[in-house]
Amino acid sequence: MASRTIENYLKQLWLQQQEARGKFVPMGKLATLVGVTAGTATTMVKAIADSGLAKYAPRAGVRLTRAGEQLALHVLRRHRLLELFLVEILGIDWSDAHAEAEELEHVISETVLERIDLLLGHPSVDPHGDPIPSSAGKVEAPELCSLAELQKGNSTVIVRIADQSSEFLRFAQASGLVPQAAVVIEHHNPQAGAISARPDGKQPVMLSMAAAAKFLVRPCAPTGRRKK
Amino acid sequence: MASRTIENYLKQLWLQQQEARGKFVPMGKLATLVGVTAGTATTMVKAIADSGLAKYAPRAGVRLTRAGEQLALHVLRRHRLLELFLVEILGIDWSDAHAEAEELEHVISETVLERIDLLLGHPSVDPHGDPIPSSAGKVEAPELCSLAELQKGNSTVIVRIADQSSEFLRFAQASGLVPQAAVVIEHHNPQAGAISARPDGKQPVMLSMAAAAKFLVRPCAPTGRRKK
DNA sequence: TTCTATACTTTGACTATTCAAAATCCATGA
DNA sequence: TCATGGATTTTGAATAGTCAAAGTATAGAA
Repeated sequence: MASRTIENYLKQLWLQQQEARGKFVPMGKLATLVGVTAGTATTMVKAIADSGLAKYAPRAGVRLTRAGEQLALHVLRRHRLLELFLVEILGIDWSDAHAEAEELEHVISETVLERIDLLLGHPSVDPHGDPIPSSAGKVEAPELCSLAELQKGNSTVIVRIADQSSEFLRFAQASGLVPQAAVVIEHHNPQAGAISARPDGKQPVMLSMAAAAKFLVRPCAPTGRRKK
Repeated sequence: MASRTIENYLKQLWLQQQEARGKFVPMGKLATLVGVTAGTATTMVKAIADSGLAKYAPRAGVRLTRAGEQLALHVLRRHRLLELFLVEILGIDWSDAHAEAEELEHVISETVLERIDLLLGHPSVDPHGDPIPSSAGKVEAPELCSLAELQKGNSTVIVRIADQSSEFLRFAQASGLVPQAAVVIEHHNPQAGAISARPDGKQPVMLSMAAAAKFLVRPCAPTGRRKK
């Protein structure tokens, strides 16, 4: 079994590969994601590559092999099921669940995990709307667009939040910008680099384009319009 | 914070000290409990003693300081609450809960632990009847006697099982000798070194004195007798 | 008192993971 | 073509925990 250190490297690698499909992840990037120095990342990656979980190209970066991806997805499954469990069953704060799950994901047994999965009714997404890989290591990754891509007057539903930091999640929750929430774009000013979004039944929220891009929504290009 | 390794040493030390109150725990004993060689135990104990959590007397053994006891009790609280949680909430098998909790006890946060405590209704004993230390690090340790000390015809109630091994627990469960179960001593033969105990509504079970000693009961010396 | 079995301690070595700092590579712009 | 700067790799060293094997202490037996 992979050590918890290696599990972390694999998980971060997988997440990063989603951003830039198929590309090699540069060492510096991986190092900051895992929270170690670049030298450490190089050493570990070489070891991981030796065990067949990744392909390492010096000065180019790393990429997971199929075996590495599978392992990463198992870790991610544990992580996301735990997050949902912590929020739903234990009532842990949404913004803290990520950090808690980060620890638990490396020690939870398969037995306990399947119990949790059962208790939650075999859920397909975690509290941030991120898909939970199946126990066979499959994830469905629907194409989504973000709040930043919508026009004034568009209405949509948030399905996913692409930032796990507790500060951002606290802000999102306080604003009412949570998964399942319906929102309307009230203003859209590309020149100013900001939009204003109004969650159903809440005050409008100002968002920079960078912040807006973290809210993934559906439908992407709404056909049904609604008066603003 | 103490590492998970040190937490394990402290926990085993505390448990062992309960057996022989106040005495120093010999190195060999500690080593087997923790599952390392004697040399390793000596090295670790010296480090633990240096950090003020235990007193180490070369060739005599170790004893926890007050600070060490407190830390040990916090670990034990985590362990026992987790065991109960695994059994009650997740439906994990009684006999497996111990091993699962063994891992989780070192990574669970205070926040999650208090949630679990709340969810379980601030329980006072774990699934084996072992008392759960309070968050302030207090345990009440009632004087109990064992099935081995009772006479033929005595009836009593099992309150605690002093063996965490899953084999023994599986046997106990299969026989009906679980906490809260009422039992009657049907035969008692010190010469043969065995007794026969009948759990309410079950078949009588043969027990060696060693096995019988693992079932702690109340009342100790029943005043109310009952026909056999 | 002396010997010895047994438990305990010491020593040297190994693995996994990490960092800091020095060395190296390489795309870029002059 | 050549010097640079930034990213990357290498190197040397440190920490935590572990084992095997060699050395040591001591309670009893003789």
